[in-house]
Amino acid sequence: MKLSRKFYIRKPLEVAKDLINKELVHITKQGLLSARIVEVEAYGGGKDLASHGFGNKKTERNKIMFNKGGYVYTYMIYGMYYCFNIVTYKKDIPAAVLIRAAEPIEGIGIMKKNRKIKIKEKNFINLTNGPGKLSQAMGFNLKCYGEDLCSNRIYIRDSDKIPEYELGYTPRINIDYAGDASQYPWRIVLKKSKFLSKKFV
DNA sequence: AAAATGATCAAG
DNA sequence: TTGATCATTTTA
Repeated sequence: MKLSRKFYIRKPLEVAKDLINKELVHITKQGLLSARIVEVEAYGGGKDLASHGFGNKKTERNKIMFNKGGYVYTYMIYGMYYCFNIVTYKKDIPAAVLIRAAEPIEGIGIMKKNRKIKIKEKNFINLTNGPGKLSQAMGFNLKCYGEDLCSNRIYIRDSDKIPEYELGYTPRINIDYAGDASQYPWRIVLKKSKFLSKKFV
């Protein structure tokens, strides 16, 4: 069943951990797409220099982060990819979880078509093993900005909670500019997954 | 190793 | 108004 508002109105790190192994669903024109989340990163908490909400500065891009939890935050990165985030925590406190990788479940044919490159048997993990790839496969873009995860176009299906020993914690990827925050262990992965953007060591 | 590529933001 | 930046991916 579908996760409710209550799930999202918690601190980003808690939501992030609980998102592992849940099923992200996108109902598109082409059909239903879904994938099991295996890698996430938490952002937020005032002191987090890596967060788009650092210093509580609200801008055109990040304003959705100031909503209560349970909304979609998408943005363009490097001119050609989108990152898909889930807003968490209370109103007026910017926080979000970046979904970095997932294992395709439903709509795999459509996902392959959505990706710009050829996905063969050999590089199948390449379909969704990174934030830009995942967004491309799942059809996430700026049109999804602000979408309510408690409605029915984009949502998350509950699943059994994964035992703590299955989870791995590492620093977040590509935020070297963030000083101390670049070392926070706020990237969370399902260790055994083949679809991680970087293998857990 | 390095190019590709454009929305966003802060400075002016 | 503009120049620098960027929570990445691909190809080589």
